Amino acid sequence: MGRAPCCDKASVKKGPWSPEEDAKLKAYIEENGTGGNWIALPQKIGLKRCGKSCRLRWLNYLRPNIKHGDFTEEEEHIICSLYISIGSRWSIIAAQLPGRTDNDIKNYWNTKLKKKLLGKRAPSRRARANQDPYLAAGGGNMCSTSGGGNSCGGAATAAQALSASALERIQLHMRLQGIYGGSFVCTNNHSAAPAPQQWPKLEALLHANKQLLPGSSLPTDAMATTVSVHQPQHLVDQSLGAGGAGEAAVQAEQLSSAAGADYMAPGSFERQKLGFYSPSAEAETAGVEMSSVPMAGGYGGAGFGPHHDELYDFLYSKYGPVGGLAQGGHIPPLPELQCPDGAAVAGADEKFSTWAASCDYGTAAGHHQLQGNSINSSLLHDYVIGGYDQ
DNA sequence: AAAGCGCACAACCGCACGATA
DNA sequence: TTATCGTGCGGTTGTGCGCTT
Repeated sequence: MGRAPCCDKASVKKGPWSPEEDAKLKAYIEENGTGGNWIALPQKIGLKRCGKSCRLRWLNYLRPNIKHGDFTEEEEHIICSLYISIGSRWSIIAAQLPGRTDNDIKNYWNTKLKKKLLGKRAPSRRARANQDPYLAAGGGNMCSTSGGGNSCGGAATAAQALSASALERIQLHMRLQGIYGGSFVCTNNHSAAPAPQQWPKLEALLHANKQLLPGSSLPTDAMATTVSVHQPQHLVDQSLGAGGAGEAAVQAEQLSSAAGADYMAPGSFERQKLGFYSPSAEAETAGVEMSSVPMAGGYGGAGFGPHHDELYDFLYSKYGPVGGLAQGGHIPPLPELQCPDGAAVAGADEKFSTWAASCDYGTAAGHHQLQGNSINSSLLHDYVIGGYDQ
């Protein structure tokens, strides 16, 4: 049963607000408040608008002390830091910037800041309509149809979107490190309190604003990162061994209990999506999962962790099986992954043109790192994307 | 000059969630 | 317990303007 619409769409006006409408709404709210009921408000003041539309207009434009116009550097920094840490939770980010609305910040990010910091051009809507064939086909070989299945289509899209966002955040972090200097390596502790150390710069900010953030705990990637991941039949078969669906199901069951993953029928499954800075317990979980399930293209063995997990999902969703050359894996060019500290090596603009034999999850003195290195062996140089301490 | 394109901003849409009857 | 309602949120779309070809 669908829910009733919030208003009669046929009789409400849509589109830009006129100055008269603005004046009516503003005058009424300033005098009477919203009355706690936005839906009823337009009728009260004789506006042919949906209540939601009134609310949005008030919050984003008419409300007192709304700032419009250019963002300051400090505001940009706060937006970047929070975006790296919590992603597109615009309302939370907006709460840290007095006078700015989530809509404003979202627009600013999408149209300016992202390009400025990541050097990307947001795809135009015309371009979007004629998207990357991989995406247009449902995420490479991830899924070929829409809807229907429990995790096909929408879930694959969601996973891809999340991974793309995750990569964007990796890139942003790398870029910021390049700008601000400092160590690439961040640590995280298992215990929830005190608040785990987060990305450099951000931590101080979060501590400073801790009391302003909603809820008692800081939002982190480790929270709210369960997503559906769809994998094609061949990969699931490959991953779970040659025993076919029956054996795969048994193995999946075992893996499920061992790794906390909720495997579903071959073709799609759900599992814990580990964040960039998962606590070590989650990393251990990832270790079990990753070491137990040989990756397509031959990646396997112990030692993979949440970063690899995240990156692998992204690479897989975009390019299909990813693996080392030795394992016959497909090595995609990744021009968007740019070396952040290029100055440290010859050829300042060196890129991660491959992850072959380089995207790995290493351990040194109890410190786990996801690192990549250049394919140019003469300039072999590790770039640590992130890490955590055990 | 005109069409195409990119950009920025405002507004809309649909979903999730909590409150409540 | 369940259906409904109101609100908040994030993603997406509409639209106008200026620039480029």
